Amino acid sequence: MSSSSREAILAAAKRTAQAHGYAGLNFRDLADEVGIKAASIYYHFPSKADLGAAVARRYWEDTASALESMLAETSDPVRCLRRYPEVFRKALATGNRMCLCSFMAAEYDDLPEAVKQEVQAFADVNVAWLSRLLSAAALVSDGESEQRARAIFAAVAGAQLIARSRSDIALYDSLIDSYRAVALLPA
Amino acid sequence: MSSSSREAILAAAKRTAQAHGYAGLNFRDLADEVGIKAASIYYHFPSKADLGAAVARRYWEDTASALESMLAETSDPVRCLRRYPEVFRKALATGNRMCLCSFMAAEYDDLPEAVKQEVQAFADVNVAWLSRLLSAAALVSDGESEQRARAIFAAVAGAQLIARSRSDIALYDSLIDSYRAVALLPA
DNA sequence: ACCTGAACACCGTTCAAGT
DNA sequence: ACCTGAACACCGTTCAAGT
Repeated sequence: MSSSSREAILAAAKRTAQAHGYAGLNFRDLADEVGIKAASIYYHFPSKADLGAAVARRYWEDTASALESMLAETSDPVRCLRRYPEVFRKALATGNRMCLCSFMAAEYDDLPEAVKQEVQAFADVNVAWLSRLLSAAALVSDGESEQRARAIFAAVAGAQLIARSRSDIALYDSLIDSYRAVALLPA
Repeated sequence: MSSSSREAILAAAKRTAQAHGYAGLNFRDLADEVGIKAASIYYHFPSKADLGAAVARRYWEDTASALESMLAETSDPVRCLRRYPEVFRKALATGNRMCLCSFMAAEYDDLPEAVKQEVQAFADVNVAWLSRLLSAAALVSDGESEQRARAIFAAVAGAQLIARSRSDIALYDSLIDSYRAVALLPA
C-alpha cells in the first residue's frame, strides 16, 4: 500500500494527541512507533501543523460516522441521545485518554490556525447531531435545541476532563448520571 | 523584600500555565518576564516539578479564599451559588485564559506526582464549597449535595474549555444560562 | 516516491563562581 | 542570600541529499 506509512502516522498521532495533546506530539517517538525515521514524516506531512490538522480532521470525521452509526442502530431519538455519552466514555476506557479536541481546546493559544479550524469542526459536528436529535425527540421547545445541544456537549466534555484527572471512569459515569438527574440529558 | 523574586516567578508561572499549561512553562521565558536568568529560578524552586506544584497549590489557595470572600459578601447560599460561575468567567475575561487545573487535568499523564496532588486539591476545594452551599440552601436532597457539586464543577469547567476554544466569552455565559435553565445551577 | 543523516535551535538542569 | 555564565544532554524540526 502506497499510503500505509501515512495511515500509520495518523493512527499513532491520534493516540498520542489524545493523551499528550498537540504539544505532546513528537516526530521521533511517532516515527519509532511507525518504524521509520523522524525526518521521513515530513514527506507525508509538510509540517507539524499539517499533521495536527490532518489528525483533528480525521478525528471529527470518525466521530461523525460513529454518531451516524449510532443513529442507524438506535433510531429512537431519545434512546440515541441516552447513548451519546458512550462516545466520550470510550476514550477514558482506552488508557484514560480524552477527546483530542478537548485537549486541543486547552492548547488553543498554541494551535496553528488550520488546527483550530478542525477543532471547531469537531464541536460543530457534535452540536449539530445533538441538536438534530433534540428536535426530533421534541425534548426542548423549538429554537432552543441548539443551545441545549451546546450545553450537553460542554458538560460531557467537562465530565470527561474531570474524570481523567482522577483516572476514574466511575466518576464519569456518576457525572453523567447527575446530568440525567437534572434532565440536562434524557433519563 | 526578600521573597519578591519568588513571588514574581509564581505570578508569571501562573499566568503562563493558564494559557499554555504545565508543558508550556519554560524557565528561560519565565526568567525573562521576571528580569533574572533561568538558572536563578533554581535557587527558589529546586525543579520544574516543584515550581509546578507550588503554582498549583497557590492557585487553589487563592481560589479557596476567593470563594470564602464571596460567601462573606453574599451570605445567602442560593445567591452565592448563582455567583459561582464568576470565578471561572474571570479567567476567560483575562486574555482568554482558563483554569490552570483544568489545563493540567488534560496534561494529567505528563504531570509529576506532586503536581497531580495539587490539581486534585483544587477540585476538592471547589466541590467542598459547592457541596456546603447546596446543603445550606437545601437545594438537593440530603446526601446528594456532593454528587451535585461535582456535576456543577465539571459542567462549569467544560463550559470554560469550550468557550475558550472559540475565544467567545458570550458562549460561556450562554452555557451557564443553559445550566440554570435545567436547574443544574439555581436560576 | 519514499526515506535518511546531519545540523540547528531550544530547553531543563547543573555547577562553579560572582556579589 | 541571591544571582549568573557557561556548559551538558536531550529533543523537536528542518533540509539537502540519498535510493
